[in-house]
Amino acid sequence: MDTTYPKKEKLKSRKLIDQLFAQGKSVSNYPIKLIYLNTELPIDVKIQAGVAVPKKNFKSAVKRNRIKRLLREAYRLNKHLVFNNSEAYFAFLFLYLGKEMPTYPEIEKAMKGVLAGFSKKVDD
RNA sequence: AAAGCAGGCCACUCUAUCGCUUUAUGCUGAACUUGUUUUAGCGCCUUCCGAUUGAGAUGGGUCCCGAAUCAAGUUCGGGGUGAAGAGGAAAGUCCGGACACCACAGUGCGGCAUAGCGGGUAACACCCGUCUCCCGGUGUUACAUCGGGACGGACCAGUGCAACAGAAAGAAUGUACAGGUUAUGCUGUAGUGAAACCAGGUAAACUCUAUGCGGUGAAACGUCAUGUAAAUCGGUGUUUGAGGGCUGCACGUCCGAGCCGAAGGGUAGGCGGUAAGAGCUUUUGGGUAACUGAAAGCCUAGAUAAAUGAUAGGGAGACCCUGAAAUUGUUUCAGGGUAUACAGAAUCCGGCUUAUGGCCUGCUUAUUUA
RNA sequence: GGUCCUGUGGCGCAACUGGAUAGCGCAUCUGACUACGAAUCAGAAGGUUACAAGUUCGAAUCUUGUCAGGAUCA
Repeated sequence: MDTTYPKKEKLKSRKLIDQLFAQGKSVSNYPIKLIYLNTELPIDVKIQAGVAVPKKNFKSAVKRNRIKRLLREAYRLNKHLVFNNSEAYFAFLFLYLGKEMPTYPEIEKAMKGVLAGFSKKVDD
């Protein structure tokens, strides 16, 4: 089972992110919201994913970093849920919408829910 | 033991599993030429002898896969293995520099900053020493000593300001009483007020003096790549000089055929700059000190929607609760709970300021126990 | 990463070459008017001038430092 999250699988293009916010669809499972878009990627990987935490909810850079790391960790350990069965190419962006500091079990539960919701929508 | 002041130090640690970023996987030769390469030296890793350091000995390793290429030991990508990976404030962006470009940086006005004296420094608004003044403690007649603080030049250059009160806050000399005088002028006291002890006070009022400052900032700058529209409309200009050279204005000087606006089209990526530096540690010379000369050793983050992490378990420390012992406070032991302060590099340094957990040292204060 | 601006009752604003009691409108509360409400009239409450320190006889105003909010730059 692939549990890596190398540089190539990170969403980095500013252009793609703008496009994602403009045209992307979303699945929500509080406190995580996933924005996704079926599109062409510059590098030959199936999914590029990024994470974001609004500065408005968390002023401290340390707390924002902590939440982003938790989100990345949860995605890394659970990405096999969507990686195998999808054939198209996707760009992902995970948003943290809560206003309280989360714990890892909360994040992992929400991440699994969000990924399951995504698989269901794509299959339909 | 507590409080206050001053100074210094540290920034939880270990194990297991999974993961992120950077970097290394070598250098110099000889032979052999299309094959499968062979071999020497140096370096690095590992093994052995040895109580340890050092010296020494011996064998092994210095990789694997794919692509480019005629082919490889070259280049690129992937894997494996090894190494390194946030701070004392990385923060605020308040000062000072390095560095880059603008004409190697011009003139005048304007503007800004600093402000006892001396020193340190690349430089500073920083640091050190010292004088003066202020505050506190101790002794005490003045004064001495200890600790702390100070945006600490100039109102006989000019202009302005001073509410209320007061006769008067200026080119003013009032009122009452006393003294004095032929009389006035004059002298003293009183009341108002922060100031009326006069050619006074006030410059964190304008200003003056001295000194310093060219501007813009890594989104600087260089380079490679991708892509469209060298198109359309309006205005203006080509020696009668538009516009620009990133300064608020003027001058001077240089470049000079385009420039401005409308609507619209495209890109928004890579590399360098950029990690060896006013660097760190130790020893030693100079200096009251800040600081600095010399020698030896060391290499110490480089991300870019932004790495340095996640989970589990133990240990140390802190706080809270319960119980036991001595018991005035309190201390010690055992068990349980909470689960780590402030905070995340973004071109790099020197400071300042602010946030914050703990430990140590010195001084002062009043109290308790022995 | 850089640069600039603003903080005054619940809200929107005054007072700014320092001068004593910080003012105005809306909103709030109480009373009057009305059968009741609105409007109107009368009255009241509400401020550490964002916070801290300094200069001064005296600070919302001047100086310095914090905190918060906002704007802007390829």
